[in-house]
Amino acid sequence: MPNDTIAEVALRASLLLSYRVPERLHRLARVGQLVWVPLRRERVQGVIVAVRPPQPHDSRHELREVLDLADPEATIPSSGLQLASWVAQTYRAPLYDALELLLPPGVGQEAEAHYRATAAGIQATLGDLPPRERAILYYLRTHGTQSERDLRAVLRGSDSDLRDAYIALVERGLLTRDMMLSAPRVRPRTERTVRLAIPVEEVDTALTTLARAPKQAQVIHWMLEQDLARANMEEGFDGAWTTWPVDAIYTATGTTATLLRQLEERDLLKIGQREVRRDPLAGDGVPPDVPPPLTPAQQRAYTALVTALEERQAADVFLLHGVTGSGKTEIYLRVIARAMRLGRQALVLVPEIALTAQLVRRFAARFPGKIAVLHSGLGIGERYDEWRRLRRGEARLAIGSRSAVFAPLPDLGLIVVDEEHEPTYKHDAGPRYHARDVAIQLAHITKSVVILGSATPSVETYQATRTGGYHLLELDERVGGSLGPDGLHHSVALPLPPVRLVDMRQELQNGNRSIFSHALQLALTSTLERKEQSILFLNRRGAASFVMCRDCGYVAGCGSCSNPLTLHYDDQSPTSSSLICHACGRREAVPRICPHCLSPRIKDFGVGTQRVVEEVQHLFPQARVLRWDRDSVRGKHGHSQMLDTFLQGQADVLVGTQMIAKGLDLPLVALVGVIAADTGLHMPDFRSGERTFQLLTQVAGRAGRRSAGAQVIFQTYSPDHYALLAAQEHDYRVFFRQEIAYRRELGYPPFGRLVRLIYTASKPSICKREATAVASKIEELIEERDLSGWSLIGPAPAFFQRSRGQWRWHLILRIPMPQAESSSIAGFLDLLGPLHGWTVDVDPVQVL
DNA sequence: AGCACGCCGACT
DNA sequence: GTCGGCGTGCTC
Repeated sequence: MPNDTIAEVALRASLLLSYRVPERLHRLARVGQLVWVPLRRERVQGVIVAVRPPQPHDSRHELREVLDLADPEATIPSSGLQLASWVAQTYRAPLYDALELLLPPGVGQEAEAHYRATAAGIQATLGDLPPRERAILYYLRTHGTQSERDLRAVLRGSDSDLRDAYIALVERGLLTRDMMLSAPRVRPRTERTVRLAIPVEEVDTALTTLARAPKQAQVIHWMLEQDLARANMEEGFDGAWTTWPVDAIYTATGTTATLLRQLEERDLLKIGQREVRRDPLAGDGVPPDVPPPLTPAQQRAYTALVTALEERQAADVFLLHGVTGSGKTEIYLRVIARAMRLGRQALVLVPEIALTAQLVRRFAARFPGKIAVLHSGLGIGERYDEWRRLRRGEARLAIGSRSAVFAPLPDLGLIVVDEEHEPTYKHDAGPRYHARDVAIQLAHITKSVVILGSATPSVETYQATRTGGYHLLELDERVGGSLGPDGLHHSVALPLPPVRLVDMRQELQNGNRSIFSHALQLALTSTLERKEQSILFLNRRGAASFVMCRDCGYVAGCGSCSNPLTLHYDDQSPTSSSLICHACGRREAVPRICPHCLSPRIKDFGVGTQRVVEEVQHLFPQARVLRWDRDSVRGKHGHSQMLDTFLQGQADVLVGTQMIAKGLDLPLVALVGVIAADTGLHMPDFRSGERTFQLLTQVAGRAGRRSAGAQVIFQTYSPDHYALLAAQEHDYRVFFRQEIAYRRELGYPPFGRLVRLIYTASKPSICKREATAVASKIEELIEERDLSGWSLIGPAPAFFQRSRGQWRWHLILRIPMPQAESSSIAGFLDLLGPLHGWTVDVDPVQVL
């Protein structure tokens, strides 16, 4: 075996195994290639991470062979391999799981067990078998070979019971079990096409042969006419006939497939196939737009970014800190245009595409035909096509949610992370990566420029502009673009709207028990009178927060979660209502009497968006109210319909949850009211102050985006909290100074890194036992290795202690910054050994 | 002695 | 992740 090559292949579950590469695959089996390999009795996918000549120690055991390449398109470039290994190390995920993020959508496949009845099985007497085995055998007799997944869908019983039954049947010789591949989930979409196959000079002869076939002649005539028309318009005919999708011919000429086939037999037509793209933006028809002039502040930021882009010495990270409405998007657009002129591709990450449709449309308008959109809302086929357009370099701009950071961009030069502070950038399953941090790492690998954009940057990012080498670009003023009397665009600075804090304790003392303070009622009245729009913001869906018995204090809770149930009105029949668990979706009837003490004095407390709507309708019967939350948005286009309704002035008051806080450009809003500004402020999470400040600043920023005179009201029970006071002044720096002092004092990010370990089990006692055991092991290790400054919080039940019947306990490991490199964290966790049943979250975004 | 169950380590 | 080996502990 001197000619042999050995491939190191990364497989599921942290396996890194060596396989021989057979002769026929030598040329194709490169590093980064997705391959099929044998693993015990299975056939599984893996990624080649190294190719090397054989070494003496290989011969100690017989190496098995790489079976085949999976999709040859599924090759991860070297930059991708570097990125994947960084993700695997930083977030402590198996390498293969990180590599999978970089594969084309839909290629990851597993061979699945398939069962078939044997000849003996077909003849066997069903009555002799236990019921479950009887059902399985009967089904397979009547339906032939079935996959385990298909069987699971039609048969009753738990997976393990079914498994036992299959094994028993196979042992009895009544079934066979084979590992087979399910059909690949995606492939390029193709359409059938037709093209004339007649040389130009023979057209007349050809037509005469069709004298007795009028329908066929009609088709040929139609196609000829179209090409003639085209030739006239384009001044000259290049001799190539147009290739038509068959559908176009069917609709235009009313012909059929049979007729086209007859024409092909006469060699007058050529029927073919071509790949077509599934276009997620199809039907959105956006007119190309004209870039507005930049303000001096925008111009300064633009110049700094472009300079970095042109130098391309190393990665450069910029924080573009611009108040809401200061024109950050226009800067992105300009810098992207420049990157494209330099032959580079750009990547734009946005928090959530559904809520950012407006932004995507602006990009599509500026760069028609050059965009690829990537997010989880796309069909897998659409995603696959977009992926391929980027990989081939056809699309020059990728825009998408967090997973788009792994898109194939061979010419990457610029990355934009819009609203970089958004928690949605953190992935919450598999490798728990933070897309913003991955983007920065990707920039280091590809020497790209990164723009982190936000009106309310995360504390970590802002601190990095002071001590971490990020460049800070600031836009302190709103752009109020307006058309001057000379018909030209003028940029006028707009003031940020004044914010009033209303102390709700005071309101109660003054005898106002309404959910609206006096000030908010007045403001709503005058805004409605002026025919302007208002937004009322409340971070809770439903009607009321919970239902409680006034006599014994019983609170209706979810049977499988630790949440109280929330009261919801039924949207179809407003008089009826039910209780819903916001964690698991369980729905229950509203109790008439307390199930605990049988008192009838059981009623709802607190407010939700539905109650706010009800209240507005009660106080202002003439107002048109629109509710925008997860319950009122239906379907794929729900968000944009909602937005259009409001933008077209078909509603006066918009009541919504945080969905409406995020980056929407609502030009006519003159009043923003926050019903309860302190929701979430007192959560046991080190980011609760930051969250509250960000949310309030963003919500306040929805007001007065085109004209002065707008106002904002925060209703609160904590009017002295620094997060509220800073949001009131729209003053990020004031907030930052206080927040950073608190973080420094407690050693929280950015002064330390956190690793959160979560254990989930069906019983709290198991959680406690396991959490306590791991905690003492960690304490021992910290002491033993003399890791000064390392500390452990917990073991303790998580804030959301119980969810869907599962209990959760957690530990939080806090590591002081200079020592907190990913390698030392990984090293420490390795010492702990395998953490079975634990979820490890490095750099958690929230710890609830 | 015979068997169920759960833990542990290997998988190339 | 999944499988098989092996030890523990319970039952016949």
